[in-house]
Amino acid sequence: MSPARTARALAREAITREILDSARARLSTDGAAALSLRAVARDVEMVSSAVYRYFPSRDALLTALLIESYDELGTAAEVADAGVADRSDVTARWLATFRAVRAWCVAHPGEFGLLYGTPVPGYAAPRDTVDPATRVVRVLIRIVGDGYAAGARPQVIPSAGATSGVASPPGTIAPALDFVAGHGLMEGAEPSDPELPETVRRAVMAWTELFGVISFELFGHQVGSIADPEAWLDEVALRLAADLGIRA
Amino acid sequence: MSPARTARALAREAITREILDSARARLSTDGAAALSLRAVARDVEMVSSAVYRYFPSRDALLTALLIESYDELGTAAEVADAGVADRSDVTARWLATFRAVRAWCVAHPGEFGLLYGTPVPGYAAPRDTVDPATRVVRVLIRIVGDGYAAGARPQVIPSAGATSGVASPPGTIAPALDFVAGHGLMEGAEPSDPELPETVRRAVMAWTELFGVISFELFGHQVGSIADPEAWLDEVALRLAADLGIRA
DNA sequence: ACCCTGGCAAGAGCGGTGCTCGCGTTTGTG
DNA sequence: CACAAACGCGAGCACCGCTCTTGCCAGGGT
Repeated sequence: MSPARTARALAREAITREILDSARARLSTDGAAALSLRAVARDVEMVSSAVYRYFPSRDALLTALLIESYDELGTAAEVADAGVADRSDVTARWLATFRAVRAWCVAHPGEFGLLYGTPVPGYAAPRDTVDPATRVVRVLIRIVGDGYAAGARPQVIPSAGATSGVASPPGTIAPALDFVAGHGLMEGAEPSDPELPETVRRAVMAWTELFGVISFELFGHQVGSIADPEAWLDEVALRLAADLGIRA
Repeated sequence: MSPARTARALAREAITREILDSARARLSTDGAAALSLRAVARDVEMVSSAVYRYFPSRDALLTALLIESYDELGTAAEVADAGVADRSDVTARWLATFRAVRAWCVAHPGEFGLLYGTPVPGYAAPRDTVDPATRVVRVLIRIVGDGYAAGARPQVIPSAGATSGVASPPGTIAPALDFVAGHGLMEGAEPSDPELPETVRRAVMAWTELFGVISFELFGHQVGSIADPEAWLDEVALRLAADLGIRA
């Protein structure tokens, strides 16, 4: 049954948890790049070398933090969307998701910096992190898809080459389309479906704007310009929904 | 009337330049947070303590890099906008500005990380940096303002409280409006002008999206989803212009 | 009930960091 | 010409991530 039956395994689990919590606390104060394994060791009252029994390197600890944080954020987005009873009210689902994502990021600025800030030099995130990292945008794609499936349409659909041949070649976001199809998002829609690219492009743009807003807020680019970040995000969410055409 | 007549002052200027260049080169490889004064000292073949004759601290060096980079980026944006001969072709000015900003950021990923990535822990940017930092968004505000002044209008103007009282209170971006008025952007428009808030709000949103796209590209959040970042930015720029209503 | 294997903490050591201080030298100026 | 300011150097302090070796002690096989 439970693989953690012995006292030894139980203690190991508890200490691992303690190390992760201390490391996440350190993220907020020192930043991801300066995450100090020694500082974490002091926090949990162990000698620095002892921590290496639990995480073979600082990079391994970073990876664990990365996956755990991406999962928390993704869960927050999914829970927020699922919490709207009226599934046809895409605007409410949209706003709830935006608010939940911002709320998590504001509550965990250190983790946000790790996820969406400057990459830690010398550290490359392993493949295990890309799936948790896409959970938020998947929620957005689903909401936009539901809205479009219900008949909503963007106000403006830029036609290819509308302005002197500057439109993107069709292959620009092809990998994203394959990803969406491969994950079974937007069931019934095939990669060749002309609706799919528009849905994905709009959702990816909104995803970018969402994290741009949060990034500017948390990284201090709004000081002196945005007085109320929370209200500003609401407004951005609603304007995006209107531009997307999914606003009720 | 060069103030650097003596050989000593000339040498000081040259060495200062050399230090700054080495530091900026290090930004791309090691990241801003790990910028090592000793490492740049080795690059310029000086003893670490000698560098302190030119920059009193690592933070001072960081500030110099910040201001220099913000100014370069701002100049790139201004030059790109000014380079469009037909001033009434706001779409061309818009696209040129977007492309120039991305081009600079892609060419200087280290500096971009310093400007828009995770803040360096323990370092707070002084006031001198906020004016250079706003040069890009000022260009965007001007273009949107020109477009609206010429009669263009957003397709959708969300009316306050259109969706169950979620609209932002009017004071949300009040500081930004004061800033625009104080800098004499959009001449003729007063803070009470109902056109001004819409212009600024749209420009700030576009500014956020622009840096969100670049941030995702440079920080590795597009791997596996966006095949052609350059084409993607073009598309985003044009879609934003269309949503803004300034597209020709 | 024994003993031995393996998880664990401790500590020394290596090379790196920001920064300070005292030294001798070079350079511009009164 | 002599004095003072600016300059480069090297040692040194306290910290960092990480490696390696040493010794302790609990668990499980016989």
